[in-house]
Amino acid sequence: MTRVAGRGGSPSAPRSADVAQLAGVSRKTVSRVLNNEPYVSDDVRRRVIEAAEKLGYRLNNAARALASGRTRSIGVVALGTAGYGTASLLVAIEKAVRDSGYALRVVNTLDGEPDDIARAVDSLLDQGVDGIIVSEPVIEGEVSVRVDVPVLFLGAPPAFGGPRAVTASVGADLLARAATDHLLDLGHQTVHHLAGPLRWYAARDRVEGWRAALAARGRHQPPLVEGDWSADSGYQAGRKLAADPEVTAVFVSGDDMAIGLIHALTEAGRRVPHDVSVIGFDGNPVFAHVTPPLTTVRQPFDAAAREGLRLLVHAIEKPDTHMPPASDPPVELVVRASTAPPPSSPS
Amino acid sequence: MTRVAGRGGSPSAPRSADVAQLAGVSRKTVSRVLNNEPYVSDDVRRRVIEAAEKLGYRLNNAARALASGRTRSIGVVALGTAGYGTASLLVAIEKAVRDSGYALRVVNTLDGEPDDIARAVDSLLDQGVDGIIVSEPVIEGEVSVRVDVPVLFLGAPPAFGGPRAVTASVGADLLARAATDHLLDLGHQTVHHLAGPLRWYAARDRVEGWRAALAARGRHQPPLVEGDWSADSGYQAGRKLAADPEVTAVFVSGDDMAIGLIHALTEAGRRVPHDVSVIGFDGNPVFAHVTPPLTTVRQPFDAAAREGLRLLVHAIEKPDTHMPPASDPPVELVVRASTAPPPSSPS
DNA sequence: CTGAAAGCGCTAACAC
DNA sequence: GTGTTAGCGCTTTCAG
Repeated sequence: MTRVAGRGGSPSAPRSADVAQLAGVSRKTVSRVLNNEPYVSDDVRRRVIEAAEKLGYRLNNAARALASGRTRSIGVVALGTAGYGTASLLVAIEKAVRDSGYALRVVNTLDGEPDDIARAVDSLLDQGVDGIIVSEPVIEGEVSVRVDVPVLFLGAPPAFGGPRAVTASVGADLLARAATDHLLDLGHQTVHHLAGPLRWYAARDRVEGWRAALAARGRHQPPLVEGDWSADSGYQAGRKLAADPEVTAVFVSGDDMAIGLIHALTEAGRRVPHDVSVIGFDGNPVFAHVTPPLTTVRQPFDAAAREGLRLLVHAIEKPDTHMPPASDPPVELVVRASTAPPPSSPS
Repeated sequence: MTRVAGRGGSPSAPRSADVAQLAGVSRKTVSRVLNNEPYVSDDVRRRVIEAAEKLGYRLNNAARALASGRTRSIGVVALGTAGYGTASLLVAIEKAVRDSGYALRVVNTLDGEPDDIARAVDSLLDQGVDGIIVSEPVIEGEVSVRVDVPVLFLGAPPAFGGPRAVTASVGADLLARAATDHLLDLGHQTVHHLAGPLRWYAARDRVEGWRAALAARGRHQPPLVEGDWSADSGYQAGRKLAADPEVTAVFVSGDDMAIGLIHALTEAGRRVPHDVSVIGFDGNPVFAHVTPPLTTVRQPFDAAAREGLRLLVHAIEKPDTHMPPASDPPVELVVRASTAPPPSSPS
């Protein structure tokens, strides 16, 4: 009862022994109740919970982690850019992690380079996490860290990553295909593509989807243009594309780039969508209010995060059992006014 | 040497005793070296570091936290919306936290309501953090959690929060004032304001700045309009404002809302900036590429986060010493093309 | 400058 | 159903 401050922590924070004493049980029983373990009588359970509440007891996570070998936390390596896509994905991940009963630790990388990712993973490992999510992996190089916890690669192929790696699709290829098909359905002979940096899996997946859509109808595949996700890079690309009269439809790998592209096109006298149709990628709602309102495909951030987390948690908690692979997330096309039939079309 | 797997963790992860043995020193000395404590000879230091590297030794954070009473981590309560502003702030916070040598734990709230914040703070406390950052506090209600670690309120007045609360300004009032002054300097008789939800401190601070700018020149203060940060709400507000011929200049409390507002204005036949000038708030670079390119003020996310963290870390590490309050972050006006002199002005 | 002993608060294994 | 015992791997205190 007359306990003075612990060596480091706040003065006289109650310990499980205090709860045990007040409830008239052993410490282990307190532990059982607080961990929702079976084989505790309802009466005892109630008493323990009441005692804990009365004391304002809070389980000490460090002690728990030390004793159990599990931190109950998951680390995410995110991209330190505040774009709508990456930010939405992080929000979705946070929710999925929290819903799974884990705590979330975040480390950002500047540009997702393998070295950066390795550093981030390393720092997560230092902190002690039960699992890691790499939210935007890049394709080049190898992440050179020995990892002994499961790692979820969101949107990367299974080949990438070491042992205990799991992957979940964000459905980028399907989304890209739907976007391209939308343009083709409108009557365009072919569709140009402004991609993200090809070092990114996200960018590559979308290129794949675009290629697949074109190939499925036997259409010509124009050379692709590469941007860096920014609106500025979209603008630069747009200036080039505007000079080519063959261009009547462009699928752009991100809403921001699409806005930059439209800017350049308009500036060059090519009206959108009258002369050139443009479809974006992400689904940022603000672009319903620009001129012209941007047609786009909405990324299923929540579904992808939830599904990925299901896999990761499974890998953490039941490493030996098998888990069916994730189903593809839904495709959602948001048709607004930046796409239309081609100019010469008998619409 | 023949140690089998610890009870929980990965098989035979090296412990400090292993490093100590290899380096021929005591465990305490290993601890000293790894914590950069003084009073270790360079020779010993080198030997320990080499041994640690050779073994791939990683300090066990749970044990360290348990023994020291410090987790070396900081928790942030963020807003679970993927807007440019909140996302940028989170990125800035992550960097500042990492640079300070702490790990970052994130809990999002849906809308920043006091209850939500209380829940989030509680979960952070459960996890065990040395300090907490509430990144977007709302004004109503009281956060009803007993907190025994320092809390940083970004952009909230000192009055808010319990003991050990520190606050840092994001300079919202100054920014708002600069935005309003810009419009006034252009020759507008007065400036209307589309605010964010007034439950937010962020929204209120901007209102203050707007009022102050108007008052300083003895201008009429039109009634303010309240949005919810979304472009849609900006559009709704714009439909109302468009009907009022007195409106020639609007300061909008967020870029997205400004885009929605411009949309509505344009739709109603009021040209921007010819008939009505609009200035946003945030500094999202994508809006340099819309029509018209949006004039805005850039929020100093990095400076605010850095400054706030300096204060928080100080409160954590040297609770008894005084720390000078933060200086105001810089004001950066980004003049593009959505603002111009008023229609009747003899420009 | 370095080491020995003690203990942080919890959970795992096993006994009852 | 419940209690006992023994650590998890580190830092702290204090002695040299």
